[in-house]
Amino acid sequence: MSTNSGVAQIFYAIADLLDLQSERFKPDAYRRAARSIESLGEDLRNVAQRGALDEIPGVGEALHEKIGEYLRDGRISYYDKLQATFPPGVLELMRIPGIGPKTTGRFYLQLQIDSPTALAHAIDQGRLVGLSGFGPRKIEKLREALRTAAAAPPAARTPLLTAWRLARSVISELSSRTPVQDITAAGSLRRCRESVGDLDILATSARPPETIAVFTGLAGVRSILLQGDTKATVIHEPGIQIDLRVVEPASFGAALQYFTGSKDHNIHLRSLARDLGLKINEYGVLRGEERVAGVTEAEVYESLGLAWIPPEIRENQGEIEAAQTGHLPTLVSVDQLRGELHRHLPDAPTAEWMAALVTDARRRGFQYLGLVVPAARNGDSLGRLVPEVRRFWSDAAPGALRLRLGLEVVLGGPTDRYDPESLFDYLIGVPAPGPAAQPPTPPATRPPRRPAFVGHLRLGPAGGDAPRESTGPWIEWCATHGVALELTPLGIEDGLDAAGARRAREAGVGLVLSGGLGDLSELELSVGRARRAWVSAEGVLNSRADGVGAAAPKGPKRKRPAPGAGN
DNA sequence: GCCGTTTTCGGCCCGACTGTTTTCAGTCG
Repeated sequence: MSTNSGVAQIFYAIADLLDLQSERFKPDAYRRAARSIESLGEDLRNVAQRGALDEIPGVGEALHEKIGEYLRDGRISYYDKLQATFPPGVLELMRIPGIGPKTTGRFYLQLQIDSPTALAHAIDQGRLVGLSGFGPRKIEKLREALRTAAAAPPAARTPLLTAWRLARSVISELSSRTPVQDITAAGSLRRCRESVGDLDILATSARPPETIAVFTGLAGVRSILLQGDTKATVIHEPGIQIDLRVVEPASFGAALQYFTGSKDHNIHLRSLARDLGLKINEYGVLRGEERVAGVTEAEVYESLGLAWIPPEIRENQGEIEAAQTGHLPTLVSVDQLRGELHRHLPDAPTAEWMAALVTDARRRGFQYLGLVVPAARNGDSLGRLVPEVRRFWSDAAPGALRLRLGLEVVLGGPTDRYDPESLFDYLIGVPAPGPAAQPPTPPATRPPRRPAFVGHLRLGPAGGDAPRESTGPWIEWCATHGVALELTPLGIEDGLDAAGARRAREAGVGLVLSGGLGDLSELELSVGRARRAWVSAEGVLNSRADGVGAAAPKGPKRKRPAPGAGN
């Protein structure tokens, strides 16, 4: 676990414990700070070294001190003290869906119930009967929730790519089977976080109840948690929670803004609104009774005197101030990509495969497509493959679309001696096999050509956050050698995550945005990660007309700017 | 516990849904 997640986890736990003590505002303060720290994109140790802990939104004097203690001692004594006031099972009790701090507190204080197991026993013994606020239905719900929690431990967050594919299929089902007008994913999926807790889908519909009913009846729905006229929540295979909300067209923009978050971004916006005598909710921006905005998101921001803020950077990390002063960055967008540079050739490519790919690439207005093979295929096989690929390519009638051929070489390994000059347009460096891949030291044994970029970094599991100490050496190596780094739909499992992309940008390292194994539409996720990192088209190799090749990527900056600079 | 270009004290986002209520509390996002 990284330092940042370590501190965030403790702050969340402190918040829960304070909730149990019926503290009114501290729990939210701890959670706000925890969320801030999680989305920081920089190691707390670095922040502390720069003396900038106070600049983290939600961290004041007291939390500054506690973070310092954690960095120094690896623990926070305030947390240890709080923990001692409740048996450990009590916190588990509070994590059961439907049981909040109030209920947990009553169970513990009135009935000495101190764990989920103890609660199950109490229900069996009928000890909840007669407790005010606990009728038969509620007791049955508790029993059910305990069973579910025991059977399936709390769902882990879902990696972005998995969530994105599921959202796409649900949206397509609802669009074809119910009278929806607008429908889109909101929440952390729209913000392109590395992992998604649950899916938020937002729609307008001519007949909302019908759309809700089709949704809760979808084939993959495992259970329905709640179902009303305008919203429903289900658990969908393989255990992902999906929320659907149906709103009026007049409120669609306000609802999209509201449900996209982040929470801290929204809280900041609402306090701006209050200062302007306005009120924001999911139905619109209101001045008294009058609705002054709500149809589009842009309108909502405009009513607060702000330019529209791209969803990927709505983290309350300075984007609102940037929008106020007209300093929002122009982020790279999917339609600025001129091509893809890392599309693997299948073992036995066919004319049909090539034709489909060319059609897809042309539809996207691409100017080039980089087809790639690993150098592990020996020279003879490459010698036969390449002419065949070129033949399929011209048969597919690519028009203005140019073919580029890339060769994957293992950095520091024997294959980077291979001379591909005659067959390939560029090299992709990949780390030697192994889990904790490190850049080659000393730097590669003079490859025939410098790789254009480094791909297939495997720094952690999808949806996780990479230990920052494993990303750092790669960014430095790439900065030193003038080599770019890759982002893919898989995130940290196969390239940089958004936090890594941000550090790469700050170090002057170029980025390559790739589509992975799925169809080209999945490029959207690599673009989204780059946008989260405040990257503009200039920092992206495949937004340039030449892509890679003749024009080498810009060399490293001599001095690494302070993190946070250049925003 | 944080925060402030009306504030260093007095605020702290807001609504849907549920189960239990006869007007609401708790939970959730």
